[in-house]
Amino acid sequence: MKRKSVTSRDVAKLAGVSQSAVSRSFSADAKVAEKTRKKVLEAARQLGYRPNSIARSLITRSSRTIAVVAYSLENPFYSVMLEKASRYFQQQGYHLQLFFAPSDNGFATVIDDIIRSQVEGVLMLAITMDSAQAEEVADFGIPFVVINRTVNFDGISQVGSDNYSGGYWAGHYLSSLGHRRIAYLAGLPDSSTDLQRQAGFLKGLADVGVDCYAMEVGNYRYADACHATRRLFANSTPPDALFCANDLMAIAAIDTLRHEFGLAVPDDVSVIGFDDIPMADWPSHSLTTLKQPVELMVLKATELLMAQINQIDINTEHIMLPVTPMLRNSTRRSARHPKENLEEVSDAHHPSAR
Amino acid sequence: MKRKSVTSRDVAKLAGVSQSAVSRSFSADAKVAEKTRKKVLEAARQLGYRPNSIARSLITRSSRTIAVVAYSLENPFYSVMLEKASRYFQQQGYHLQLFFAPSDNGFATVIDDIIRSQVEGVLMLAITMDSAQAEEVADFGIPFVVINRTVNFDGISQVGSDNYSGGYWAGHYLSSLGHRRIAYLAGLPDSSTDLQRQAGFLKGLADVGVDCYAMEVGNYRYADACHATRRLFANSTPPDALFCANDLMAIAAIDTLRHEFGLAVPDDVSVIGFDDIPMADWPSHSLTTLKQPVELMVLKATELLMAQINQIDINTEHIMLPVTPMLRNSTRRSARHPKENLEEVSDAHHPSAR
DNA sequence: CTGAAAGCGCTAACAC
DNA sequence: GTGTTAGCGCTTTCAG
Repeated sequence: MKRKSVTSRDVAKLAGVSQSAVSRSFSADAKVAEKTRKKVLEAARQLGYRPNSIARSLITRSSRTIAVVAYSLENPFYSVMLEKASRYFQQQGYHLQLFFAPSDNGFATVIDDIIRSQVEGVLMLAITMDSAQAEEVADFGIPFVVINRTVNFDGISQVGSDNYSGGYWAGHYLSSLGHRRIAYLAGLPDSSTDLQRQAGFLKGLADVGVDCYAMEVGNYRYADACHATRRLFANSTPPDALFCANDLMAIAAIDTLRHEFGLAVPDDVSVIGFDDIPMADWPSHSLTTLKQPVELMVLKATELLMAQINQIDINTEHIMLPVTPMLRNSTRRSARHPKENLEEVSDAHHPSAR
Repeated sequence: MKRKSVTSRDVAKLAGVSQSAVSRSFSADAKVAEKTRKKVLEAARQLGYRPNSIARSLITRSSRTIAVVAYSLENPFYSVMLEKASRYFQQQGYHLQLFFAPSDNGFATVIDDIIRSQVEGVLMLAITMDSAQAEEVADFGIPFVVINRTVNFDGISQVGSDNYSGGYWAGHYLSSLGHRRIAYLAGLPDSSTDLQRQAGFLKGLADVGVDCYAMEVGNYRYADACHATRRLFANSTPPDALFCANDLMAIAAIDTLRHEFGLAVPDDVSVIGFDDIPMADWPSHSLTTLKQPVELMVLKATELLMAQINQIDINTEHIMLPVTPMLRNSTRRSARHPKENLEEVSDAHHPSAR
């Protein structure tokens, strides 16, 4: 049965105190006699009273809620991120509202909704937005952090990793292995991550005088990557190496190569991914990849958001974290470099304009 | 810069109307002259006004928020579920609050928080709760649906699938393949799903006079399942078949068997999982498993919740959906049954007491 | 159709 | 310490 909601008034009456005494008893840092609080708590228990946090939010103007926006959880990279961020905020006494953005113009459709719901901050996971949208949000004055997507606007904080250098490393490394027909399996077209990884990759190749042999789009998705792989290898002289813009697609590519083309990885084709999702380390794929520091990314992003919310730091920041090559067994072993350098990839190769 | 929040009063002043006219202009079904509404909307636009949904919730006593509680997203089964449920509710104009339950007594620590936040309904994904907790919630009168976990209390709705029959099928099928050293890799101890799958499995074996050869616990997690597999197979006469309480563990087992023990699946060992997560169908594992109808489960659960919220149906329901064997290549091919029956598994074998 | 007025349940001054 | 008094920003009667 639906129990009528019991208010602080009811508790006050039962406990024989004022309504505000009840309110005080439920706030941690308030001057209440221990005796009063005890009385109140007992009355509250009897009535099954729970403070109404909506009323509380209205008056304190703080909802203690953060919006998290994602466009899909197909990629474990983001579900891991979501879980980590979630636990962090929960621990800080915040609640998380989850928004899924539709794939087409995802941002525009959710932003209005988000603003209405009076969240105190917004965390975007790989949501592409243009500078006009960014400006709108910044202008609204709501703390905002974008993870894993660059937006051309200084007014909002961003944390991502060094996609360009990661791409550069992949191109360079694959060619150093002796490969000459090196292909690229692209992610979401026009996403900043894909643009940067691709640019770095192409430069890494170009710097040693190699051209990109072929390119197809996999939209960062497993199924699309399988199709892209088929297109890439339906050729009398197919690629002998493949850089995929994320791990999920790299795994799709490996599966397709092995089970549809009968090609061996890494013997026939070397494959490199990006992200270092948990599966990349599973022995079935043992994927050489560029590790993004998820833990650190989430930490930085959440800290940035909290700082803005608490007005500690009103400035926006653009944080770029280093990526680390993880050498595993999806790439041919190198004769020339018996022991590979697993240091973080430097950003020495960056074009100044990015 | 933090813009001072603009209220309906401000808009009213600018538009030269009363504050209630503004309120009406923003509610879809209200009698306002089209002309007035136009004036108001224009003023609102100028000021960048967005209705404060907290104030609205306070007065309408409806937060239009649903709490979703999960304990981990490591298993894609649940991230898929979360995403589907999320999109469904979003489409109905509801917001989702996400709660992660700590692994130890997860339920107790979040329930108070949930109740305070005035959500209109709660959806629990595989959270174990005892009957006392269930009663507390039911007594509170908040619409509540538990997915994939049985609780011994009629007062709250549940949707799950036929774990017992699925287990039964696995036991029966493995023995029909000629296996005689059939082991069980258990999920979370004392979770209803594990109890039911295990009971069905044991019965399926017993009915053809076979004993369970060995059993270890994998807690439904990849890493734990790797360890469990090592224990299971560190034996001079290891199992020749394995039923795992979920797909994630089955994949872990296959990886460990192939890459650490040098055993072939299915030639040396047949493996069956449970859930049918997307990865199960990837060619790298091609896992024979019992498909839970995720889509339908989410649909039923969300509908149940909405019905309760809208008072259409105040009764609680316990829905058990059928599971479907998905024959793939992680099990030895059957000589006797060249064409396997892929129908839903019947529940003819159920013990009456469950 | 529109405005005035009365709260929703709570917190935060402010006196006592 | 404790009670009293104002609201938070909105929806919703209720007269006009």
